[in-house]
Amino acid sequence: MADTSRSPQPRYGARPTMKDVAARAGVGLKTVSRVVNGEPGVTPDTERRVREAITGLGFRRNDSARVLRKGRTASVGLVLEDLADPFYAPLNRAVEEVARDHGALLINGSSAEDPEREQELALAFCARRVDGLLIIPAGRDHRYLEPEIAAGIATVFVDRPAGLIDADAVLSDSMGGAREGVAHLIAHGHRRIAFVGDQPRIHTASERLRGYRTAMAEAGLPVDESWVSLGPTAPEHVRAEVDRVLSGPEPVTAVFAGNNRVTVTAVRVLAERPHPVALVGFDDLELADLLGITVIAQDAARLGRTAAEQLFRRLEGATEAPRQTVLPTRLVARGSGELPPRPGA
Amino acid sequence: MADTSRSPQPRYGARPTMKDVAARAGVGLKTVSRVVNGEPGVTPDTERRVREAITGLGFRRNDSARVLRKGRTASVGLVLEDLADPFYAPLNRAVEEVARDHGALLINGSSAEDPEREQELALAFCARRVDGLLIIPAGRDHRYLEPEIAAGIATVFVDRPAGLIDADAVLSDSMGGAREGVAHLIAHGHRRIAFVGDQPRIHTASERLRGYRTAMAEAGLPVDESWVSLGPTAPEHVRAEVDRVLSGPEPVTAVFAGNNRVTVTAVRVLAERPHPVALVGFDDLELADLLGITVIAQDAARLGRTAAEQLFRRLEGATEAPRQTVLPTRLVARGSGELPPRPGA
DNA sequence: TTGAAAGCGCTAACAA
DNA sequence: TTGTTAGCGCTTTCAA
Repeated sequence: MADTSRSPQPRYGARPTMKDVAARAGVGLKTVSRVVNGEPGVTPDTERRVREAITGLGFRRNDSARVLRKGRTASVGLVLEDLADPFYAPLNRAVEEVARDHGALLINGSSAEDPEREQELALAFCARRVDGLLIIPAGRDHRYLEPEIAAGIATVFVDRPAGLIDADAVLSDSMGGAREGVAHLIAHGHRRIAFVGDQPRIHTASERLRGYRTAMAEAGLPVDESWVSLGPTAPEHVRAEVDRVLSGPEPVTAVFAGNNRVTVTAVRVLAERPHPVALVGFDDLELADLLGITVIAQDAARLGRTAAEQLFRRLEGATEAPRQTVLPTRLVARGSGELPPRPGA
Repeated sequence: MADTSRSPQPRYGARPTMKDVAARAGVGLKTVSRVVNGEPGVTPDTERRVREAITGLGFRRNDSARVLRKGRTASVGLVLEDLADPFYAPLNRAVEEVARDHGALLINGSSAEDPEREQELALAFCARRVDGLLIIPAGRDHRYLEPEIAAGIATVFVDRPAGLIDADAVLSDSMGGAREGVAHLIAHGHRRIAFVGDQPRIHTASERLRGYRTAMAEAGLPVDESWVSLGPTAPEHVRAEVDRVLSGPEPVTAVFAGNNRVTVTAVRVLAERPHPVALVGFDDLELADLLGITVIAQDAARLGRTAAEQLFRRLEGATEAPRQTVLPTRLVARGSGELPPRPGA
């Protein structure tokens, strides 16, 4: 059996440390640290010996230890609703890009619209001592974050504002966007318009409903409460609700869909109908241009980018009062929202 | 000024530690640790005092320190191509779910199909001492991971196999899926079929091309190399290539699109054409049913789930030789792939 | 230019 | 049942 005691080799499961590197290179621990971190004050010859030891041992700095000592983790946490949702995925990516530009890693997780899970994730990120936190909130009470924020974890809310605490937030203009979309339908002759949206405890859902009511009121149109549907966005539920508002003696002639999932199902249901029904959806969809779906588009990537930039501004020391940023939406007319009411309807 | 020295208060930026909690509760450090970690051997009364101190100080365990001591981080890293890609987003979510089931957090990042960035991310995750690594590789040489794997970081490749090292991999049947899709077009009368795919250094792209060639050969059909286009999937490029294969004296009558991004652009281009052109795309798309797009569907979520489960099996000690798992694809006929060649073409 | 010693906040091992 | 001590791997401080 070969004697390997003079120059330690990497063993399975046991990682070499700076101490091992120092021993192998015949230098002090601090010298290794200097080389690894590119600090000055090391002669080229010493540096070479250290680098050889690093390569020979397969050393990689343990950032856990570094974090413990330095206090900063160079990582940010993002809690969103669903990593797989086509609306949030670009937002996620935009946050990642900004984090990368600042040398930070991104930890993320899906709340699945469950306030408990949101809290669980956010606090787990805090326990990992992320430098900052971006949250698309599911819950309406964020006082659980007060100790974390007080302890210095920068926090920015995205897409929906914080509940019961004062914090930075970056939002889309849900109310204004919905109002514009509904006004667009009214301008094309509709008087009976349905609103099918997400659960009312979700801020964006209630804001969009408010936009709907505002547009109707501004046009002097009454709202029959049977036209309004707020609930889960599972396809079966949306399908039943769209069918419902299109039935009865006085069916609606147009539908305003409160988010991307509702729009997707609404398009499917309307495609099966014998007569065309006008539709405007909140959030854009891939291929919506080919299907001629009129939408109120939000820029999800910009939402994420803006929020992440605000986060890093805080991390760099910005101390103004919490601010709310509202980004505009954009009406994209593609046909479905310009259909007139069916004659006689 | 009030004297707060007797019971320390949380100060901005300075988090209380277990030591602070112990002092405030009048117990030893280890007792606090026991309470925080739910270990037995603490009287209810002591526990109550400790909990009060925890709440009073806003204490939260520092997992960085815990990680350093325990050696395990309860986190896994995922390197994928693009967090925002509709194909990878569900995969990401599926990995997250499995990680959650195992009490682990997920760190992720996008390589943007750049081998250097892939390596940078993977090694950054290793430096954070993730327990395991899931990689959708951009590069073709993964020897840089050898020291990490030797040091015990479990690694599973997803969607594409590892290059130059022996490692677990979970893949879709790219070759078989493409072969089935092209055979489907041939069965509907096509003899001149284009293949428009991603860059050939990407494993799935070359495998799909192999499937195309296999299907053509099996039908005894020649392949004109001008029908084959492998390159960037940026819309402008795909648009030009699709236009190209549809031009000239003997244009193709059908297009096989090598991935979701190519399909999206191909659908747009073909919609502008005066005559219908058959299309089968690799990867399913949202709303593809309404547009009648025939596809070879992969189950991205299953790909992610399977890979993550394999990863945790390794983390729990499974030591068999690296294994490659291939998941089947599924042809979904919706109309575009069943169009016959234009008469006379 | 280099290195020794202390300590970040926690858990493991052991003692009382 | 409870507490004390050592030490995880690194950076900071200070001395040589």
